[in-house]
Amino acid sequence: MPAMDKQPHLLVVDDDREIRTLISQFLTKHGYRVSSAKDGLEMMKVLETSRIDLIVLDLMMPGEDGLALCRRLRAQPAPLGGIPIIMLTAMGEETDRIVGLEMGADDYLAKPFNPRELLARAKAVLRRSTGLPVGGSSTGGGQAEPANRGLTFEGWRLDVAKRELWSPDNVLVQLSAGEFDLLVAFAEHPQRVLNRDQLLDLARGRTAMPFDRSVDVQVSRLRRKIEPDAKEPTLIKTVRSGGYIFTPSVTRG
Amino acid sequence: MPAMDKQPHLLVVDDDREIRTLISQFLTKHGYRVSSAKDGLEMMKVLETSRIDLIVLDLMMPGEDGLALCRRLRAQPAPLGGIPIIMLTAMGEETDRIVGLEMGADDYLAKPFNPRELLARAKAVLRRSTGLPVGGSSTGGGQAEPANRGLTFEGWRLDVAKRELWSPDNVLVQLSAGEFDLLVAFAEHPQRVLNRDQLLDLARGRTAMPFDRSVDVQVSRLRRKIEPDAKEPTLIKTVRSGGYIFTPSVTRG
DNA sequence: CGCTGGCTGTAACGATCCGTTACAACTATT
DNA sequence: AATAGTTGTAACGGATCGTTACAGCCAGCG
Repeated sequence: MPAMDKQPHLLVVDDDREIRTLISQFLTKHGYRVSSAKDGLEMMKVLETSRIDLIVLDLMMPGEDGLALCRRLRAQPAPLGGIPIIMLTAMGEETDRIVGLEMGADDYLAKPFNPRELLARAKAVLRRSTGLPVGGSSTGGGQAEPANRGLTFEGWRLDVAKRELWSPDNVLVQLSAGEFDLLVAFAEHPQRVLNRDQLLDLARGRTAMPFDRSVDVQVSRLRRKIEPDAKEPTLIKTVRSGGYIFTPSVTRG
Repeated sequence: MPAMDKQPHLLVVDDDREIRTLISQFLTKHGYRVSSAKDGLEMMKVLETSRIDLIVLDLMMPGEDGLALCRRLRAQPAPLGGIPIIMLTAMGEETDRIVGLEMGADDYLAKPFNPRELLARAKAVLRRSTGLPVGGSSTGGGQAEPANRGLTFEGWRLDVAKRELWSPDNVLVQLSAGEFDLLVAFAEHPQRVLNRDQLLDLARGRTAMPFDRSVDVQVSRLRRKIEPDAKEPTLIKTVRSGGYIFTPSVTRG
């Protein structure tokens, strides 16, 4: 198998539960992994613990509407700010489109819409964002995002672009691809308990099977390389029946 | 033309009224003067009465399409023939892009596109066209292509036009055609994981067969020529189960 | 025509990585 | 202390990757 594309993880944000499940089921049936959220709060919650590839966002919502959410998202640093967005608009509103696109959405769709249409747009946007944009990412617009450069914690430096980890005494530490992805997942969500499902999603883009212990083993291997004393972990702590927590405070750049 | 402190005047040519007004309003909102035309006839009318700085031209149009218009424009004498053109193409048409650029377009953009992207391209093209002495560059002779100039990274210089690679200590490195194309693919998409399908598509224009390992071998051969230590790659890193990533930051020109 | 040399795809082998399993150690509850 | 649930890690084996070897292809040339 050359490169098994892990199926993209979409997030549907709509206040109408019916529409939400309708879209979710349809997209799931077509091979995507789908989460959903009923408002901005839920959306942020999901975004904080899952690696989302595309957001389908309703424009009109009570409370903070899609436009505001879109704007807020785009203001976020690299991992979040770059997520492609398809905006769902009430039909016929020409200005919606303009404003929506201006806000940084990658595409829009007028309600009511044909699900197949959504599927096609999603495919197109994903293709552009992960496939072959000429310069940078689809919406990131300009050049290399400085926020993507690296993460530092407790003297360690994690260069995400170069996929390198430098120890406090400036030694390049060899990590396997899996160990590196896991550490990035941790460092991008510090000081919060992450369960095994979330870690698997963030680091591998897959969901856990029953009796899946792979995270534990990978954590063990990672600890051996970055913990001063693997018997007494200080960076990655175990939370019994909860998962793991990355304790240092992390700064970007 | 001396420096113009006036707002640049753009011309949008598209048969779809909706798209036309969408683009026009967006560009207007960002400080440009915008005219629009629904076909070649209208376009010519505008060109005869306004000094247009940049044309945004749809490729697919009923009647005389964008390609033909582009060719005809380029054949015009100095004032008209030199106007920069950004071509809008239906997405996914790799050949459109090539043909479009070959026809003398200065840049292209795949539909559906993010207006911000168009804005960025427009700015870039305008900067180039007003910065350089416009002169009487002929159609094919104009280099125009943004990526054609060259790419530099970590002291290396990749001259795409001459198909030459110069090492940091200014030695011409011999690459085979395949190695060169692969390196260009990498350098045009730095700091992002590219899987084998994408690399094959970008460098060879074909899709992967099952058990296709040709990319691996080509990467290996390329590493031997550009990595200081092929055992410890720093430029082209492997991402297990993901593909490869080109780590340096690349600058054009 | 065949010979030659360069390029590229495929096969094969060894090395590394990682998911799984098994079991020991640990924790909380009774 | 006994028990059940949870976690850490060694070990095994399948999957993935780097590299070499080799064969097919093509262009140039005699």
